[in-house]
Amino acid sequence: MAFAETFKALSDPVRRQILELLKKGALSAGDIGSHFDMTGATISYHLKILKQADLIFESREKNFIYYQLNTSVLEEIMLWVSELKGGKSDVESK
Amino acid sequence: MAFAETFKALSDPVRRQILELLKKGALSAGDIGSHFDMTGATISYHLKILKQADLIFESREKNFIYYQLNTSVLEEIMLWVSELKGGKSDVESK
DNA sequence: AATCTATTTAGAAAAACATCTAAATACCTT
DNA sequence: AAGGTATTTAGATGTTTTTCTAAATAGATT
Repeated sequence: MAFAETFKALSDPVRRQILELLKKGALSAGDIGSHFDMTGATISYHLKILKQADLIFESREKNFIYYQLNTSVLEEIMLWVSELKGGKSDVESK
Repeated sequence: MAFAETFKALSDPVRRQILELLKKGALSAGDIGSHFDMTGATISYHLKILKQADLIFESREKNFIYYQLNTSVLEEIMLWVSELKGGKSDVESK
């Protein structure tokens, strides 16, 4: 259950902002880094955590590594939250 | 924007379990504590964080303090996650 | 008012986290 | 193969988080 890992990954503002950047499409690690005032090493650390949480995946091209959103795990989060909200979820509102 | 606080609050497994316990109804701090192998002080700490994140609220009765879920903030989380998922959200699926 | 029960607050300690610098890897281009 | 660019890994450091014990508060009951 990498579920706990996912929530943990979402708990950091930098990582949430990275996800929002990726909403518009894939970006290289460098492109992502250029939006923040931190070293590439730190960005790489955050990307690793997002990757481990299955919130993003990478694809290599030339000597760039492109990252993109993996929305499938977000469904699980939605499910958990909506069940907490009172059992009313996408499952049954279908 | 207490939004970041909410995600942070949800990132801990103990706190998520507390929320799940409260799904069934209000519980006193002591009742909640009995489900965990930690001191009352630690439970109190977690309750404070959940309270600050507006995920729960308390009501005092006798010398007990009862806690219950506050689902309204969960909507915001749902919204953020579902927007990330691709703009398809409860907003427009109405 | 004395005491009991329920809970919180304060302070300390250990573990986890976010960040940096420096070095390593990997792949591309010349 | 040498050098360049993109990114990650390793190790160090300061900060935040989680947990504990002990003490404090609050309200109820005797």
